[in-house]
Amino acid sequence: MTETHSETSLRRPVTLDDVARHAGVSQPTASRVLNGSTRKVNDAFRERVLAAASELGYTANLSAQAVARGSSRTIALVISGISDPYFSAMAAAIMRQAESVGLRVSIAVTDRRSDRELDLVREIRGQQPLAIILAGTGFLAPHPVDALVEELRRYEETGGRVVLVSRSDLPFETVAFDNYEGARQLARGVAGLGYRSYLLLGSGTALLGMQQRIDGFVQGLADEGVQVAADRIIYPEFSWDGARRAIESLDASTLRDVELVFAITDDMALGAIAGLRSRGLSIPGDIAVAGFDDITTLRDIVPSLTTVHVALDAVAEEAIYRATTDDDVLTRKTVPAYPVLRESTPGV
Amino acid sequence: MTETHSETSLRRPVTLDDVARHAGVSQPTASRVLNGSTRKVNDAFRERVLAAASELGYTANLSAQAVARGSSRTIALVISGISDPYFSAMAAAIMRQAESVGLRVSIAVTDRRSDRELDLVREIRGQQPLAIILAGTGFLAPHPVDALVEELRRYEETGGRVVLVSRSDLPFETVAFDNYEGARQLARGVAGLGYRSYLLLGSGTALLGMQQRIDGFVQGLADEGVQVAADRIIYPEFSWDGARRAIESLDASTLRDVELVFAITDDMALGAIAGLRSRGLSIPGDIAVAGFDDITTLRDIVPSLTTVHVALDAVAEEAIYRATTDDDVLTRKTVPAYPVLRESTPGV
DNA sequence: TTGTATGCGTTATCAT
DNA sequence: ATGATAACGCATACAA
Repeated sequence: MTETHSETSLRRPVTLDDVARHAGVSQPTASRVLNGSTRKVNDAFRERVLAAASELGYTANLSAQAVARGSSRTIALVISGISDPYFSAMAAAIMRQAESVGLRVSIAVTDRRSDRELDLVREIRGQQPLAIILAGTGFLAPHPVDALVEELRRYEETGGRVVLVSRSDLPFETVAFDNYEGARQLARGVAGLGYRSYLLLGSGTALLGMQQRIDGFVQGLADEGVQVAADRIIYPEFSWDGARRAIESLDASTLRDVELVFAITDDMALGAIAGLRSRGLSIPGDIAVAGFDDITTLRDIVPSLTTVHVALDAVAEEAIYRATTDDDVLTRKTVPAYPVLRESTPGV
Repeated sequence: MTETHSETSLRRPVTLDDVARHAGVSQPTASRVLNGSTRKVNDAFRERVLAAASELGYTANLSAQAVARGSSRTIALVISGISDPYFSAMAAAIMRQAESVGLRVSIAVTDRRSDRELDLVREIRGQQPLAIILAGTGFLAPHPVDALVEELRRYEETGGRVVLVSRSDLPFETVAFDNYEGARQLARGVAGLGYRSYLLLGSGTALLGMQQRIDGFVQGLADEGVQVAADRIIYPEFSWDGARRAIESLDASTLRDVELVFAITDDMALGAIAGLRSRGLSIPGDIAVAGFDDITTLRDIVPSLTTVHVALDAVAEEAIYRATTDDDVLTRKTVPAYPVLRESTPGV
């Protein structure tokens, strides 16, 4: 009674053997009713096993199952971070989708360090998941991918599937947003509001998807007969702070005739807004701003941000589909993205 | 050459046996050099094993290790969601801390449904983690905890540890923020700015920690000689939208003489701001607002929000410590929280 | 120090 | 339909 809690009867977990013995059946029989798929067990036995399991509080040892089966109903998600609202939304969508098809998901965070990503993939391989999903991440420095690719190839050779989401720096299946078309339509939309003079913020780190957003935006403007000079496309560090600093270090004359700033992500758009405000400019009074991603946690931003909405659920669904099907779908699937015009671009 | 990729030589994963054979040693020897703890292997053998492992691309099967060892270096984190910025920050902190002590962490999301929480805990028990951390979650309805408690007790009986973070609705170790003192100091701070007339937004769902924030705030005001009438403390639904609706349905006379609205979370504070703005009030011109949590992703909110900062890293550290130590630390540890005064409460 | 034998909890293959 | 028995990949007690 006076003994501390954790010292009370440290018994080992209840096993299938315990349940079988308690129910007076063989262990394989217990296995069949509790975890087996094809049901072919006498009802009388079945009930006794279930009763015993419930009474003893049995829970299947997932590790043992994985060893015996040679596979686990788990997919591994590798993501750059989970406190970032964009990636956490992506992770949430993938987890939701995975759960709906009865899959567990383990999350690993790279913190945007490529060496860490390699270590993680190596360790994940030891978990023997059904699939590894590498979700969009921009590394701060160009990274050597050879070792990573080799590791992933080895994983594939043993029956695992590798799916890339919103990134395409590796030679594996990718499901991505239609960055080009989304940005193009956005450009058309804002051009239709009368904006003629633009400043574009790309990514200092070379990232294919991000460049597509720039290219698409430029094309969209061209569609509407608007040209954007090369020096009006700048490539700051790929972050909120990078965008802010880029704006702050712009010379006044350049900024003066800019009507709208387009940043390749909402995050950078917000950094740009911070920079513009620190220079005494008001949004959207003095200058309009648009981003890309449509991060939901930005609903409280004033003015509400014009951006491109990406269908995270659709991407997640596609990713899980590819992670679980054996078909070879080598086509690079893109998921639609469409512009959402809000208060930050009221029109001229 | 024309065969599709996944069909090429679907060989099984490389096992310890393969490595041993390839290195010309016994399997236990390979085990000792690759995964064993106490090193007592001949250098010549050691190198051959390492070379073989590297050449074959060996990765330890974590499930098999878990089965053989009877435990895994994994902790399970149960959290209500990961797209919510508050919880994702909490999850990130816990993962970071866990990683720093060489622990894997598996995340399970409850979506604020208590039945799901029970299912998750049951399944997690099958993963045989070192500890289960249930991180702060407010359920939308009072939930029956008996089954959950029993499940967790069973888990403890087999040597597992249960740690609650920022919640205290279950009879287990809790590490929480000092909600009371944090709110109290915040109240003193804003009272010192001259505010005298308050509206407090609590939680419609009974949550101990949230009520402590109300109580602490009231006490802090009392410390400064400010009384708050009972009808100026309302308990809307515990969400952004709940706060917004509560503000919008307030009668104008009540709202007229309110100088500052305090909400028990930043999330609700933002909902309150949305509600106030929809009524044509400006923040902080017409009315000041303060929250609690200091969510980092709110840096782009204008005006910046006065709130109470909680030391997530300290909480995470404490939680991991409790998850990994065998001591019985039954005291309910609280981690400091301190007010941060910003633009949303400039003073009267 | 190294290898042999055994065990971990489960599933799968066989007889029965 | 059910129950022995052999895997699964790894760790460890024990023997050499």
